[in-house]
Amino acid sequence: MIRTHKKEQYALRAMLELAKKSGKGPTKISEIAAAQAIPTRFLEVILSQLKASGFVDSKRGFYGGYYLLRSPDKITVGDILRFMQGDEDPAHLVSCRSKKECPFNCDCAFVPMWTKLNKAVFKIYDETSFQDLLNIERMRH
Amino acid sequence: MIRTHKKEQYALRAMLELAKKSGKGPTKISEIAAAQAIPTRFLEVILSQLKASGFVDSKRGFYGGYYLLRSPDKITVGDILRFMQGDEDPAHLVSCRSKKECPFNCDCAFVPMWTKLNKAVFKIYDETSFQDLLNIERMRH
DNA sequence: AAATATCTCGACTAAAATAGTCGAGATATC
DNA sequence: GATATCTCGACTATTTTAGTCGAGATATTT
Repeated sequence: MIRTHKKEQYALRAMLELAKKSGKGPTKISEIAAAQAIPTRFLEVILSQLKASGFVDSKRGFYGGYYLLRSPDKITVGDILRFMQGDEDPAHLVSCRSKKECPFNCDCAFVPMWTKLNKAVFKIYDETSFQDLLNIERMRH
Repeated sequence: MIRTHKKEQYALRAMLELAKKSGKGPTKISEIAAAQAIPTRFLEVILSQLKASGFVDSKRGFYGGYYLLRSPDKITVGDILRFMQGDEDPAHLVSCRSKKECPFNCDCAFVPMWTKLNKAVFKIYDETSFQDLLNIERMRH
């Protein structure tokens, strides 16, 4: 009913992998792909998109790869998902995407519910930093 | 990123329409379709699916149509969405749908977040009855 | 009983979104 | 200069969602 796309999950997992290597220089796409079970060439697309977010940067050549531009506690899941979703109206992320499409001009009995939902969902996303995720992973293993 | 499908929205809107007519005998598919701007033949499919939920029933013939089997305050959005989504694992509605698909066997750092998300989302769905929606609509007009 | 209105059922098609691939070029290091 | 890596844009494949259709069953009216 409601689900995240693979592309978004790959983006999150790639960021987690970069968070793990944070401060250790660039990580190659191929390494990230292997570690996180992501199709390499698809990951190329995703990471090069993510550069525009300002959270990661890259370097070419022999010791090239991707790396974070901020520490993992300064980047949240919300940051990444908001960015990955691009140009859609950020006020209508869950349903009733645009007034044009909606036969009721987004003015129906369901609107308050969708609004609440959006807030609840993004509250959770925004409260989850990649440092939090790293901590969870460390606690488990 | 996260959004409900049209089919689910149609199902909710159809239920809202039936809630409006609750206690007034069956409502025809064509009427519901017109009132809620839903393609008629698609709505046929949706309503006949919804019969299996136990919340609505139907009658054929001249005075036929669909009607609710409970009062609108006894049916929630959660009831309908949970049903419409069918056979998927209800514990993994948002992400990491099945352990088979997940390369990490649904045991990764993100799981707690997805779990929280599910709970938050369904809390809202389950707290919204069709009576609530009717009340909202009446307040507005 | 015949005519008509409505739901019913399953298969079918169309459209859109997502997922993934590819080749050739740019840049950095050895 | 050779090699490893990211870069860019276009391309294709796959899956999911959305929507349609015709023929049959049932209920009401006349």
